[in-house]
Amino acid sequence: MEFKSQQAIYIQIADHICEKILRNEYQSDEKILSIRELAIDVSVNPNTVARTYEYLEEQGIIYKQRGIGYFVAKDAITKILLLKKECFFREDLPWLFKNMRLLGIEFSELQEKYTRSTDI
Amino acid sequence: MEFKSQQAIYIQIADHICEKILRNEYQSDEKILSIRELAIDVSVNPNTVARTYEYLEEQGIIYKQRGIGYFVAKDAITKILLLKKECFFREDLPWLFKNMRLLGIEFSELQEKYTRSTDI
Amino acid sequence: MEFKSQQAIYIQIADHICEKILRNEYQSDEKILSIRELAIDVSVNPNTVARTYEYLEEQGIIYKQRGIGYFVAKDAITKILLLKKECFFREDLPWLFKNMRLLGIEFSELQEKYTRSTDI
Amino acid sequence: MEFKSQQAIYIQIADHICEKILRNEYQSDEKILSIRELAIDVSVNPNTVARTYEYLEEQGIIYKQRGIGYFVAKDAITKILLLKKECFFREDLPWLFKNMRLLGIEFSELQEKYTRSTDI
DNA sequence: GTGGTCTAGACCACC
DNA sequence: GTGGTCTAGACCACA
Repeated sequence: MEFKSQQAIYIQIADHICEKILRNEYQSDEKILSIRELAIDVSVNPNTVARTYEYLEEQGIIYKQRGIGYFVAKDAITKILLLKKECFFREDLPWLFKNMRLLGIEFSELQEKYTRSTDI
Repeated sequence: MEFKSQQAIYIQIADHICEKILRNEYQSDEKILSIRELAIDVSVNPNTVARTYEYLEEQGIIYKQRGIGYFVAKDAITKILLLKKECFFREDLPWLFKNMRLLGIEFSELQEKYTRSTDI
Repeated sequence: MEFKSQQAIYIQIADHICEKILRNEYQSDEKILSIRELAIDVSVNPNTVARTYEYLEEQGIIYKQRGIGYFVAKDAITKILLLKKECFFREDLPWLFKNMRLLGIEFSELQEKYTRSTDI
Repeated sequence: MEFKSQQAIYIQIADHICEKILRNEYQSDEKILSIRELAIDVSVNPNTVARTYEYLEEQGIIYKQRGIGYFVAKDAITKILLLKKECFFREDLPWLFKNMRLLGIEFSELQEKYTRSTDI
């Protein structure tokens, strides 16, 4: 796994897990990798993964069972969508539109790029 | 001037100056506020503004004259647009599209929000 | 470490590090002293070393890993040589030759001094 | 007149005057431009030229007559040569040689550049 | 532990 | 007046 330097690694790992959940690669109540396993998997310090799990747990996306591990919450997808959409419409979109106007980018240009982009 | 806590203040000041230039509130070769003046103006430490100016100078957006002050570079607008557009199309847009698909947001919804938004 | 008063300390520290790299005292991807360690080592304020590292990072000579430290870039030697040679041939040498002619110094005199000098 | 940003303008002006003297464009006891004239000539603040003249006077290269102006000292050429040569052999050459060895530049390369350079 | 940022205040060279 | 540099010390996020 490659990390951008501009964003905290623990956040990037969290996003990665959220995307997996959204793509149904994890089922509800499915056990996810242990902190140590994931740490080795993505080559970071276990503390960093612990931080990720703590962060996801705060948001109710995963839950832990002491001595066993971390599990995907039942309504994880709902919660992720709620959180991300809220942020998307409140922060990301206004910022996007402001930049478009400042940079003189037409909406039609956006549409063209969108239809052409197929990577998910 | 209000600052968000998530981003470095010196960057926010730099962005603010760039936006002013893009809006033609500064002419080419026009002298901008001195470090101390701007520091008082936005209520930060002069060192912080110095960091902003140093940062903008690196990018060729402003230049300095010894003992006189900082000035807007001739092709400042061009440079800002180049930098911001490059980042916009390389990073911001792909990220936007990826999120839209993950969150199940239709493009038509985007268009609606755009036409309704008028803040610049 | 002794500093000349005429040049910024953070630049002198940077030059010192570059020379170490050129002399192969540092390997590629080797971790260099932390900001605080080097600050104590050369008896300056940590901020000054931070400035040095930031300066070297801009030039691609070192890179950083969040929360871990700074490391020597893979092609650090190449980059240093490129930067220094470019400056040497573009600025230093013409200035040298101009001065020699102005001061009436023969090239043979230069050669004699060179062969006699052994300090590196 | 064009100025490099890296060196103080008053020093660059002083060097320029010294070179003129070395090229015999000024005679002994010849009056040089007044502070205001030269300031207009090279487009700088008169204070800066005043600083230049003060600097040259300290070194005995020019002298002033109150109310009349500044004049080239009798032994100006001798003094300039003395100062510059001393600096050249004590500071510039050792620094040059050190850099050559660090950068792996052969002396023969220097010789070639020298014979080819004809600009004075 | 690491680096990043900010403040406060100082001194300097330069214009 | 201008910017440049340095110190001291603080707080923060991150690994």
